[in-house]
Amino acid sequence: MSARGRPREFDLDDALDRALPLFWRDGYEGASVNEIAEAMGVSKPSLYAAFGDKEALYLRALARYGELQRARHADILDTEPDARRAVETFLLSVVDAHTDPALPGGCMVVSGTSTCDGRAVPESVKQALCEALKVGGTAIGKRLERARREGQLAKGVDVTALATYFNTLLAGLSIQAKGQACREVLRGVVGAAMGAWPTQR
Amino acid sequence: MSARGRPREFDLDDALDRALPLFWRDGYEGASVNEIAEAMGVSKPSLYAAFGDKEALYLRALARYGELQRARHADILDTEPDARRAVETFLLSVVDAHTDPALPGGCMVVSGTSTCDGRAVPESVKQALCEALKVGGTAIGKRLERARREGQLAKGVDVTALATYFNTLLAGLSIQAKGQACREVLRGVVGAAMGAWPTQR
DNA sequence: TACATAATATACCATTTGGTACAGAAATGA
DNA sequence: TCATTTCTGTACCAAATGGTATATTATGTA
Repeated sequence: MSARGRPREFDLDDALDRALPLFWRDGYEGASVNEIAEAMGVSKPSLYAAFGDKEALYLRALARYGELQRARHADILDTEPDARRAVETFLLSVVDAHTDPALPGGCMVVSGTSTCDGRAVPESVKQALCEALKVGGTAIGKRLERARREGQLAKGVDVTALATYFNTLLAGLSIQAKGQACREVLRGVVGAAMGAWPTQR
Repeated sequence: MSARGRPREFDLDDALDRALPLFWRDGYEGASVNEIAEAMGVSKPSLYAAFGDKEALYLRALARYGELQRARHADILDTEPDARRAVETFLLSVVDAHTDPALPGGCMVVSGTSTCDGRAVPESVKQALCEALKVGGTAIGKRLERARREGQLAKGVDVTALATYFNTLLAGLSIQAKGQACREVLRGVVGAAMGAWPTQR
């Protein structure tokens, strides 16, 4: 029942996890297949046999990145019962991730979006990035709708606009993290940003 | 009194203005010297003789970009007497620029910062981008300090944090513009973001 | 006119890019 | 055992990268 020919000598998911930080840090064009293969500890033909081409590899790495982010931040929004605190804690959690010295700085999606107009960037990558750029906003939007149902937000509040606002702020925080802003400063930004939470009146 | 040898057959500033949108759209690594020379209508050796190398050319283009942005948006902050309206109008003006179909999308500095970790990006470029990333914040910060002097902001307000907040939002708006967000949506984001303006009490 | 200076165009350089041809090696099924 | 299948490493490909050697052309100065 196992595969027919010679078995692969490396783990696919493991290899993907080694490719991820390179795409994360350097973007689609900036990360070269040679260095990725080296980071994987795998020869280039093996890489191509396993993943297809650079485009497919990037898309898988991007999907993997999404999983990791969801695993790290998703339940914060759901767990905290107070909506405002939930959003603020979520933003602070992302700030911590963006400034984690053990990770490439900032958000892979935000960094990738900045260079998705490049000549060598396939259309599929561009579209995937544009889609991924919205997931934070939809996650926050769902939490805001729940808050409105639970009476924590006034009925007149434009939930979509507010969610897009927070998502836009997240993108800005990623850029600031890339631009060497330190964690405390970004925490202060989150504090100021929460001032935009609609007042209950 | 004129130059000694054969005169240059193209205008330096004009050539720079033709290089600018390429660096703006594709970043330092993404824009190739070949296509820049072609856009300039100039042979590559002439380009190198005039500007030195890619690094020097990018730094000049970045400085030129700064001039253009200042010329386009700077006096908005000073002209409008009401500080809150001044900042909001400023943000909206930048949104218009980021979504101007006649220009590359977003902000050159923000886009450049996303890729400044690339191997081929010189340290000088990285530093210049990190510096340039702050200018919006300092401009807003000065306006906020004036507002506090004029009693439009409470004395207790952390002006620096608030300015950094608005600057972070600007970076996020640039990313959203690159990610195909339309102008109306970004205007809505600005509206929501202004909710963070400190209440006078 | 002649020299020095500087810009020009062609043609080239080494290096790196994404991607692959090919031959050998390791597994399964018969 | 033997053929089939599939992975692995070496060595390579054409194209593009940033940058330049060289020879020529156009100017100002003497």
